[in-house]
Amino acid sequence: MASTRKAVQAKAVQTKTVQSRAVQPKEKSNGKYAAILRAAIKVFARSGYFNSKVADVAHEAGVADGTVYLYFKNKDDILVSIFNNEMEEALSQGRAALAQVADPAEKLKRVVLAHLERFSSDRDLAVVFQVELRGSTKFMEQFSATRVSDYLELIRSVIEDGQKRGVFRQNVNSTIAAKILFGAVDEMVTNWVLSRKRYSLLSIADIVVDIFFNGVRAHS
Amino acid sequence: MASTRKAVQAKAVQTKTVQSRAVQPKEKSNGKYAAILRAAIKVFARSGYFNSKVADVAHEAGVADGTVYLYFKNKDDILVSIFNNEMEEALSQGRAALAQVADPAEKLKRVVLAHLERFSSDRDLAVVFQVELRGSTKFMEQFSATRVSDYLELIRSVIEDGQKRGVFRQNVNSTIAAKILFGAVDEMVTNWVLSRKRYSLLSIADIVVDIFFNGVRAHS
Amino acid sequence: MASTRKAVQAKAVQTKTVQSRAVQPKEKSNGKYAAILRAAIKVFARSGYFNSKVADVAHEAGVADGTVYLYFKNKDDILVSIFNNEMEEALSQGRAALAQVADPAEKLKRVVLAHLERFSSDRDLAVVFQVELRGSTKFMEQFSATRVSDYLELIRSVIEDGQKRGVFRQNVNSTIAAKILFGAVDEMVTNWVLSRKRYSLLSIADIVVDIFFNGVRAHS
Amino acid sequence: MASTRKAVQAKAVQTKTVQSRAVQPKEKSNGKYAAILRAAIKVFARSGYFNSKVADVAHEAGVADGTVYLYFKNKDDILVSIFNNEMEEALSQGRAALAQVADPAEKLKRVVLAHLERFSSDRDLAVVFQVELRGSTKFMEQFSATRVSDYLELIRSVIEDGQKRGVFRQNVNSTIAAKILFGAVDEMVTNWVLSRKRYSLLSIADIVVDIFFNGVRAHS
DNA sequence: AATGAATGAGGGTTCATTCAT
DNA sequence: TATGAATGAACCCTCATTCAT
Repeated sequence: MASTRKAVQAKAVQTKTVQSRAVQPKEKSNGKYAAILRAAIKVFARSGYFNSKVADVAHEAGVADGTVYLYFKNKDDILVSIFNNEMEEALSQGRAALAQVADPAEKLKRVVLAHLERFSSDRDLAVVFQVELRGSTKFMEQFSATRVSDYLELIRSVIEDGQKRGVFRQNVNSTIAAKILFGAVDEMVTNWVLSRKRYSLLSIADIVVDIFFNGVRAHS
Repeated sequence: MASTRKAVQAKAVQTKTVQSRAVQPKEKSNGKYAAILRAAIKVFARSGYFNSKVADVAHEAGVADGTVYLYFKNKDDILVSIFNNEMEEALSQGRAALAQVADPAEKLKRVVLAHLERFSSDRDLAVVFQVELRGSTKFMEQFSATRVSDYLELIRSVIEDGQKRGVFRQNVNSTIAAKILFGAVDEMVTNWVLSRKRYSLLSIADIVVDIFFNGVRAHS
Repeated sequence: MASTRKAVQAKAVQTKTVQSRAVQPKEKSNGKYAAILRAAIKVFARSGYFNSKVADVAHEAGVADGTVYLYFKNKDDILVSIFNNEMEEALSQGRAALAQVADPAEKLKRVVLAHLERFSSDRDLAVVFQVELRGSTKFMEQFSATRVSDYLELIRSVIEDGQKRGVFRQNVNSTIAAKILFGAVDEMVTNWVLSRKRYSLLSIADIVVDIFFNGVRAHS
Repeated sequence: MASTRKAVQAKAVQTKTVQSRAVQPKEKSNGKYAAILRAAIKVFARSGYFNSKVADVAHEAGVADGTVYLYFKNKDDILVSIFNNEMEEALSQGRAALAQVADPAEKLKRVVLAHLERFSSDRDLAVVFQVELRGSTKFMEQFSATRVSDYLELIRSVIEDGQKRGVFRQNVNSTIAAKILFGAVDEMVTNWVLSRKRYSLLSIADIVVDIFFNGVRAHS
């Protein structure tokens, strides 16, 4: 255990040295900030947010309990930071990805794929997003009102664009359609997270998009 | 001590069985068990499960703190009971409703409508289901593995039936399709719960079903 | 240790039974309220307020940690309560005592004597009053503005009365004179508390009063 | 570790000795030792000793947290140093002042005046002396046994001298008389510190001395 | 069955102190 | 000397649960 700690610390120190710590003493670029965030995702995923102790996170990150409070205001702030950081990255990556294609249908496909890929490659993160972040109206309202709205709007605007281009039906409410797609994808992730079976999350993307595009009704 | 607990549990079970709650689902008229359950939904919706004290629930129900433990094993058991009771009722009502119509499309429409109606008429219950019950992997896994599976299976079997009858496309995975519909409806409720605006949840049913059936793609 | 506790608890229970607990569930008459207060005086006197843990007080009182919070809002409230209760009693006893004599000089003598007697018979209380209650501007301002003012006013009014009767000089500011007497007596107690020697505090009363009345100047 | 500590202490002592603080008692111009001391008085007066953080003091002094420990053994040591330095200065100044007059009555007057002047010109210092330094038996006993004793003895010896010269009554205990005078003056300062009103502390000197000399009794 | 006073384990957070630079 | 990031021990208070009545 002691050796693990030393190793982690050594890594942190290296990072710190490289990054000219004085400039951003409490910023994300600092090794410990990221280390605590990663540790928190792991610990929260394992034990749940409310059952996790700050001490657990600190231990997992290889820092002292008090160090957590040099980088985060309080326990809540850790959870909020996980959300904000990931959403920020997801949104910017998502926007960049969308810029590469023109077809609205293809754009939606990429959004769905990126969404599933992100969580598929980090189950702990998925658990935190699908479960831990949902358990509090306080969090939910806050998130729902900001980043999630941005995400939904991103999808909605693609749909709207598709409607203008004649790719999508005019007579569907783009806002609700966006929620439906999000809800569908979200449920895929939740199911995947909670399932004992370890199936491929990515392989579901096509199916979801297919149904969202074409519906389930048979055409005579 | 352990024996005491067991005794209490046995008692609680008997009480529950005897009272046939389904008859008067929201009234405290059928005893303190129901009163505590209703109080808990109200209190949990207001303050969140983790922030609510058992004493708050007891006060809201008009009973002493200790009385809660005559009907429930512990605080968790209250939340679990809310879920189980509501799901049980929802499932049985749902099955009854489905028996009245034959058309799979119409059946799905009714399922969606019933889902939205249930929460639409009880915002507190919606908050508990969409938020409070989601915040714990422990709960989630438990629920996901039982009642939610039954619910998803209900939907899936209707879809499968529709496929056999040629109403729905053969080349869609009925399991995933069921999750998509559930995810979409679930997201509608969550959005409604978290939204400041008080729009009609029911009016969304048709739109959701339309997109699920026909997709968003324009047909040339 | 366990036996001590049991004994204390048994006593508390008896007291409780006698006093019809339902009437004043959290009032002073309750045995535990008084027990905690006594324990706090002892513990605070021994270790100092800031160095004392609530757990120490609870242990000394023979109750659980949490029980303290059934009777006091927080740790501060214990200290404030010690002060208020003692001052209240001191003031009412003092007023009663003063009513028995008419001569202002005799009245002042009795005030001084009562003051010294109170602390003389309870060294722990004296320590708390002379030391622990003084270490915080927050407390000091609060106390100074209320009970201590009452006490000073009590003395001042006696002096004023004495001036009207011609017993005391007209040309002294009664307010300042009152503070001087109080300051003198207060210093006696503080010295006594801090002194290693265990001399009689009461025997000082006459000397203080003598100097206050007659001054130290020699008369030719 | 212990040796490090000793080294630090030795260093601090040297610094103190070299800097001859008496010359510039309130300026930080003579080094960080004095700057930290001044800062501590300000911070302790504002927030109270126990509520003040070492970091606050360091910040106020314009030095890093760790620097404080180059000049003071620990937090307590800061408070003790404030007391010792001020008392040392007060005593030496007091003794010097007394040497200028011969009349014992005049001497006492000057002592009282000097006492009030010192605090009158530095409210923060007054707060620390009247409040912050009193909140701990540990401090109190220590102080009471040393510097305060010296101060009381200074007063007592003047009184005794006055008795020998026939200025003061023979039949008063000079030790107690000294405490009375000190207690009276001390109470004046405390009242002044805690009072919302900003009256002149100096103007009280004459009144106190008058009563101490002549008493309050009217002479027929 | 019902009560509610009592329990006591548990944890987020603070902050005096250290030490590598 | 000086720095300030890091440490980790310490503690107040909450609240789920119990149990004597």
